Amino acid sequence: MSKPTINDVATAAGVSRATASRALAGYGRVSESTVSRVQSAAHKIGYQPNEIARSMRAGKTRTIGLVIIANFTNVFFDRATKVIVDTARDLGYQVLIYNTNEDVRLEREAIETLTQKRVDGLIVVPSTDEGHEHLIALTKMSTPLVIIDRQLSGVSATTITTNDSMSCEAAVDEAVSQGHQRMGFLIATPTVTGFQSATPVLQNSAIESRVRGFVAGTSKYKHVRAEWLFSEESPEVALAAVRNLLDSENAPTILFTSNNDMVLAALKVTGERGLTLGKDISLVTVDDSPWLDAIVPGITSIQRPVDQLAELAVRKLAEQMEEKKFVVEDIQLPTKLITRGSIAQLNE
Amino acid sequence: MSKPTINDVATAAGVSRATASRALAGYGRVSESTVSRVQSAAHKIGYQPNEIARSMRAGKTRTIGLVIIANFTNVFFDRATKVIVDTARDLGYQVLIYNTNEDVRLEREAIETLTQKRVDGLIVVPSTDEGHEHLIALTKMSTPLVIIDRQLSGVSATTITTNDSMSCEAAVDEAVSQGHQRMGFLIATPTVTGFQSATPVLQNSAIESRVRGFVAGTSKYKHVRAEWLFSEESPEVALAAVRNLLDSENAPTILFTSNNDMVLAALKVTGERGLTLGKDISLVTVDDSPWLDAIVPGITSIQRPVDQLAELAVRKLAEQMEEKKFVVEDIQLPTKLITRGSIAQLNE
DNA sequence: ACATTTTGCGAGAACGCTCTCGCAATTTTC
DNA sequence: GAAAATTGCGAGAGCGTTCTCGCAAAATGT
Repeated sequence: MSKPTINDVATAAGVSRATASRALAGYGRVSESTVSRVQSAAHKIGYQPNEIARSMRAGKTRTIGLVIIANFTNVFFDRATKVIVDTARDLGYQVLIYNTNEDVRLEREAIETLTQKRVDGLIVVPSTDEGHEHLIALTKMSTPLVIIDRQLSGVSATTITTNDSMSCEAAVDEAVSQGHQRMGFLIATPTVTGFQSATPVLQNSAIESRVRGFVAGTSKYKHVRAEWLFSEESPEVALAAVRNLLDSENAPTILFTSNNDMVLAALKVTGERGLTLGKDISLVTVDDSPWLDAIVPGITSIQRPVDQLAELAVRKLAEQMEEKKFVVEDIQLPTKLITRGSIAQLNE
Repeated sequence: MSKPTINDVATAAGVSRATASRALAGYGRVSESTVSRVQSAAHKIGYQPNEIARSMRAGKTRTIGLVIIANFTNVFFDRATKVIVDTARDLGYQVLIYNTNEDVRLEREAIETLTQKRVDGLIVVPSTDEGHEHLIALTKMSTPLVIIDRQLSGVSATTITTNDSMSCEAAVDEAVSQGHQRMGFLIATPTVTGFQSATPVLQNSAIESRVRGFVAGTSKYKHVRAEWLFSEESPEVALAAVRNLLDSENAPTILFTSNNDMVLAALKVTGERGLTLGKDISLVTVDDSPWLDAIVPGITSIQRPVDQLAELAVRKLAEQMEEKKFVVEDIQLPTKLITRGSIAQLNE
């Protein structure tokens, strides 16, 4: 009735369990004739090795846990997930995925569940900047861990992030060179759904890095006036915020948005107002996405090396898992400003 | 050194392993005093139950396998993944994810690996229409299985798809009512990377359903001329195909695209040609996406109930896994035509 | 022909857990 | 106060592997 075990293979082949195991795995000493006898017996009865039992015995599961944020439209994480899964497969690992919606409680739950399922290692996109004892606990137990997308103070684990500030500053430079002086920055601040009440500012290092870049850019130019807008990641709130900004007197001539959700909000509102992109209003966003290139005019964006980041995360994790050596690294991958037609030329 | 086991808890609490187990799980007969003693001991030494051992013993893993296609921009599958993961979590299951890139070989590998990891059930997006013995084998072994997005002939498993033809036909009706007579249909046909050489037509039921709807629509009207274009899902090929189509004499006034990749290709080319969407050229696509609504004009699209489909898939699977009863169902969820501004009004 | 090495294979333990069973101690019953 | 029932707990088996160890048979050496 149930799945055949290696015992069934053994009796079918007329050998002991130990011999069957050897014959199939091809390690110790078995005669060629028994090997083929066992193999055909295994094939015949449809034997599928029980990986759970193997994991039990071996103390390893060849499974890694992925704790990530699969929110709405954020291509970055979806793409990262794909690449992580594929790279892991290539390296012989499977991926147990867990979705925290920027919710620390879910993150804690994820870590706990995955730990209990005895994953060999974890790739985590941490949700907020505080309360990461559970991650620290992981490192204490020397569980292989790679943190991606956001830096965490106090957690000594390999961290891979993208250097957003670099390109953000470059984007401001570009805008200035096109004659823009009034700039609006639409920054998404993830709402904390955990215990502490939502604190309004900069929840994670990714956003912080972008803001830092924008600030570095604008502060270089005396005549540039920057308008900051920190908005929850809910569509309605973002929309209202952008409407407000565009309706103010001396409204910005260019908008910088911090992620895909915000650029959608910005686009929606400029559309409502009948503004033509790249002429009446300019736009730059972070995180490249195929549709940014398909529409007219294309939207200038800051491209983060998702694939590279994701693959690197898995490889670094694999190193930790296999060699048991702990080099805590802090890797920052460069970003790139992809110029398309969404920045209007204001110089006469 | 290694993780504490229940034996460690037992000795720390001064009881036997059996009692410790009972105290923690709260089943048999244990005195209250020992329960609290064991609990505090467990907490003190940081005991984390080993789910592998539990799975081994129980013969269940509370893990489901997800075999899906995580290709480029197809929001549908990404969104489905998220909802599946979340729903599974709510029901107490974790998700092992495997990505086949429309590659039957990877699909086979996925099924095998996941079976060996003894997942309790599987949700599968099958890659092509032929060679699905591995899925049939699953049903033979009565492994809980839910197939989503595509129907498969010969596999008797619960299947959940969306009724695309319905809305596709409605979309054609809408186009006709706006005065369109020359229509172009851009159908993506996934390239088969497996053994058999790429056969040029309709690899799966999802696409087939869309084509059927379009055909049903166009054939109702004598004066409507339909131009069909079957293109590989590679960007370059798609682009070239669309260019060809638009450059032909009597080029279509409206394009219908079968998925996100194709609508991007269509947009790109109409952009190159300087055609204004909703005026010089019209466009309708399948699978709704936030950006379709954000740009000007919005792109009319056929919305498939992803969330509903994904959640239903998990629930149906859970039923199978828990009640061990096998009702083979064939569920088709309705789609919806979301009208935005991308269909030009040609009637004077 | 006998001593030694090699070969092939089986017995059995261990991984960490749960659960059945049995037994002593306690409590209840009449 | 003796019989019966109940309670609390430990011993041990088993889930499916792998791997060490030992032993007989075969092959090799002198």
